[in-house]
Amino acid sequence: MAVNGRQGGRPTLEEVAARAGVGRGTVSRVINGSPRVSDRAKAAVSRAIAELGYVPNRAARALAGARTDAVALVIPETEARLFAEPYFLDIIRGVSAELADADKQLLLTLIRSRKERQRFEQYLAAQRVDGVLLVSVHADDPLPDVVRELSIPAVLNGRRSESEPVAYVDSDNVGAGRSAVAHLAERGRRRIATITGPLDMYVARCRLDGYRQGLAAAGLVGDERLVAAADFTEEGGRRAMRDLLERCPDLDAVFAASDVMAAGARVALRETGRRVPDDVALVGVDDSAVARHMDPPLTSVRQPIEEMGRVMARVLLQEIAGTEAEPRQLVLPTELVVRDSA
Amino acid sequence: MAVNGRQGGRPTLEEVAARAGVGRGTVSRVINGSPRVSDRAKAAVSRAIAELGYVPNRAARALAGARTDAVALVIPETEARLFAEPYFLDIIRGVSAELADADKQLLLTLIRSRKERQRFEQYLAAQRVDGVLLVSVHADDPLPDVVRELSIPAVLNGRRSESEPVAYVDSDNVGAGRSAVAHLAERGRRRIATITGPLDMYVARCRLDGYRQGLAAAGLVGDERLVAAADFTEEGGRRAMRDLLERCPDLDAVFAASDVMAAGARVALRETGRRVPDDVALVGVDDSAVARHMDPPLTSVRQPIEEMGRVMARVLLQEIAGTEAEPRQLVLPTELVVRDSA
DNA sequence: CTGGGTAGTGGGAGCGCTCCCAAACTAGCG
DNA sequence: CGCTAGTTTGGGAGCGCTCCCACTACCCAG
Repeated sequence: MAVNGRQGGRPTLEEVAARAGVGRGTVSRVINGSPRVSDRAKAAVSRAIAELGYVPNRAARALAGARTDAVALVIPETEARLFAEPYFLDIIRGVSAELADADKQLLLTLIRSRKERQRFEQYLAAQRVDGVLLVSVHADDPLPDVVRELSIPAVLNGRRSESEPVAYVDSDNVGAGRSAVAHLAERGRRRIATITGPLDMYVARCRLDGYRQGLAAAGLVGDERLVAAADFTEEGGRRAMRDLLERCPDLDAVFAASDVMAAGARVALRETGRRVPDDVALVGVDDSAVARHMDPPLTSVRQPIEEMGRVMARVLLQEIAGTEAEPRQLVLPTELVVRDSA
Repeated sequence: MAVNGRQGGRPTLEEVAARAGVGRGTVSRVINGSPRVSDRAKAAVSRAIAELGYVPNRAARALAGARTDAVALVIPETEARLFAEPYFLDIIRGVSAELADADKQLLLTLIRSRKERQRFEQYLAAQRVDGVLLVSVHADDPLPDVVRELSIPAVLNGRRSESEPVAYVDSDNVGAGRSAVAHLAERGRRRIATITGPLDMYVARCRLDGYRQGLAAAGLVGDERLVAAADFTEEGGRRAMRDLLERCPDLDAVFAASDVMAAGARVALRETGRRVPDDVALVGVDDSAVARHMDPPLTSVRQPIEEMGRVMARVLLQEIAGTEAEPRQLVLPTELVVRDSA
């Protein structure tokens, strides 16, 4: 038994028009919310639509109009393993919520190889999406430029440099470093080290800047030996922590630029018999599940990840619509979540 | 400067045909890999495609043919919070990899409200996807049946009951419980408790069954007081653990049906002064990040999550193609990962 | 040499929409 | 009461593809 309509075929716009006793154009206008329709016609069409259970065929729409009602969210897979993974899920959640409200499709694209990257670029060239959301782009990633050259609206999560030309939504990474250090200094820590992310990523450089600003604000002198670069992985955090302890056995606090690295640092601290927070205080970034489950639970700087997803989607939708009310480049605030590690 | 073609317009199949000196039909045949094309024509068309940088317009394809080359992955949002979240990311990863190989789109749909659910059903009715992947369906979820009624190919992750009619890919949850208990018994534990998931979920009942089978296999007598139901959340695990300790202070091991619940149990154990594993051994399920970061690191039963994603996608693609070589209902093995908690 | 294949091909007829132009109506004004 | 200006409407012309039918070559058996 077909749900409705004859022979299982979905009703078409033409059938709606026939039933409402109007022309195709009028039905189309009603569906697309054009103001140039009389109330009488609008009512008749609405009723016909309801009676027939009509749902517009998107393929036909995409072909006739020049839009697809779909947006791609692109995640370079190399990053996916590095970052705390729930990050992406939260971004997705935010994006999805916002797109659902606008009745747009979310197309998820993980790119993990040259081949897939190429395929995706082809895909873009084929005008298959109305816009693109790019997550965790490296400083040397050409993808945003490719997208721009095709003049497809795009919004980044994070930026590649201070003077990012493409629209982006970022969190206040400098502020994150600053507030972490401020907190540590407040608790009387004086020899505060940091474990950074890979310094070819702008986000990592920002957090390091914040760290330095925090030291300055607290009247502490910087010491380059207290800075160790890692790569956002747990193993990297562990190695960096070992190096730091070797170079500066007197350090009494560490600001790790991610929870995952903090977890690695925690291991190294335990291996060398340091207690947290008694001997060394520890602060991370992300406020992820890892932070809550560490022993002791990790003090961490929270980023509004889901919110970033929402905002990204909103900005993108505006770029697509051509109504750029909101600014195209946004930095969202972060917030220190104090637990037992510092 | 346009990338290629005149006036920035993407080249069409018609233009390819003109350039290759053949008809539209022939080009279409080449693109779709029909065998009924001479090598000469094939070569000419291939060259023309390369020269023009032609990429087929999917909307036109979808409209003309009756397929979309897109597959929806549906995640009911209520679950997203409960399950260890990286789970979904791993599923997505597997699905995405497999779909990319088949050059299909992945459409991600989070459903978090009645409204969104309804919208999605409409969407399905509009024949907007070739198939559907459903993750973490509750026993009473009607969605799989809706999909089947629309005769859209579908594959579930997990099943709703023993006699699931829809195609599914599941992991061996009974085996998971069994091997966890076997391990505990092997280490000399005698009073083994379990914290289950919500028993209206088949996965939870399976793990409980496995637990019972494990006890029997080890020659231990079951004791219903050693069974506490929870809901896959940390807080639930904690509460369940407290109840268990109150009822049976003499228990010496716990099998928690998820890592997250194990983490909750861990808290309750610490609160009551129990050491892990000395006083109480603990085993979880999922082998998630949480497990690795617990103190002590949690012994856990690993499910091949990404692999499940891959297999789901593969089965779905076969259902779509109509070539059902592989069985439609698969159960993948699990594996015990021994750490320090048991 | 003929008839009956069989590979290979071209192109008409749509798929269901949006765009847009011209027709049909309305109202307002001199 | 005719004329202009504005509003509302119908429907033709595509969008770029696939499907499929008809047609041409060519081959082989009779």
